[in-house]
Amino acid sequence: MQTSSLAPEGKLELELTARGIRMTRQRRVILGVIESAGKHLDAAQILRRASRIEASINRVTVYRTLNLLKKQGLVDELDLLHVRGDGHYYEPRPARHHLHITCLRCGSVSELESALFERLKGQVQREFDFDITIARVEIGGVCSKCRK
Amino acid sequence: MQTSSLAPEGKLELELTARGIRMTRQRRVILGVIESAGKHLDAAQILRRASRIEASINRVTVYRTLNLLKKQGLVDELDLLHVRGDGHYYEPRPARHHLHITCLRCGSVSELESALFERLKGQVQREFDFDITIARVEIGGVCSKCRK
DNA sequence: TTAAGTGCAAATATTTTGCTGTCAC
DNA sequence: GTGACAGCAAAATATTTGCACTTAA
Repeated sequence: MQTSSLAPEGKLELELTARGIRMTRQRRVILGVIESAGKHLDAAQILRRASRIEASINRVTVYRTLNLLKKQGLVDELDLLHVRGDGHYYEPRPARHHLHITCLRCGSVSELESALFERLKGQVQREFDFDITIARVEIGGVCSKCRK
Repeated sequence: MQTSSLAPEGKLELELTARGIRMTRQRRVILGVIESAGKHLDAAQILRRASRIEASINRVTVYRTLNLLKKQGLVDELDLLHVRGDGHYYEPRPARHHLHITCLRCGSVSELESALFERLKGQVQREFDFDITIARVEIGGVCSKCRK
């Protein structure tokens, strides 16, 4: 079977629809941009990419959609140690929390899932009797390429 | 020996002076506020407290001092998952990296030093051949008090 | 003395809100 | 048909910059 080339429904769209949330042309475009981005985008970048597909899309709609997705727990908001500016970066919420490792020289971002981190979260839950919903790990430094 | 009640030199002031950085009346006040705060303050809170001591202190000077301290690696900038607004919070850089655990209901912040986290950083250094300079862990959820 | 720092006003960057008209269901 | 959503303009929030005056060393 082949995937349709027009508006293939992504996970985000399916999730929102399943939760009875209305799907609009604009939302579909924004969701598609977030899901198909190979990297973390900020609001301005999401707007720029969405605009190419649907010229009329407004900045405000991007922010409102991001807020909706955050509230639904479908995307996570990152700062990436503010390598570029004071804005936020977004990614679809992954199955497992992972670390973000940002090179402060070249801005490249690596990700890491780690059993140690799972144990660390367990420690927090136990020691503070704390119910974790978000976990953000942002590590900054210099990558091997930039050290050469 | 008793500590002088006027302008006791804190660690930050000593560090800056040792590095040949000029010490002004305003800086001394701001450094004092940051060091003696029992909790993480944002720029506006630092300004408010500093103003009480030295009424003429300007918002801009607070930002400029924070930038100086960041550049010198003497304070760390946190987001605390943006429990209140989109600003940043500051703390003197501690000897060891620690975790920040923020209750998304009541906004209380706990801290944790953990051997597991030290191991996790080691893993990152090794697996990515990465030279870590900053490590920020921000965990959000609901504390035990708020769950009751 | 003089380079660095400060205050003030204004600019910039990021995100939100009010309102009116439109569209998904 | 109607309540949720979009666009536009304007406001709110957070931070930085240009410039003239002041001060630490």
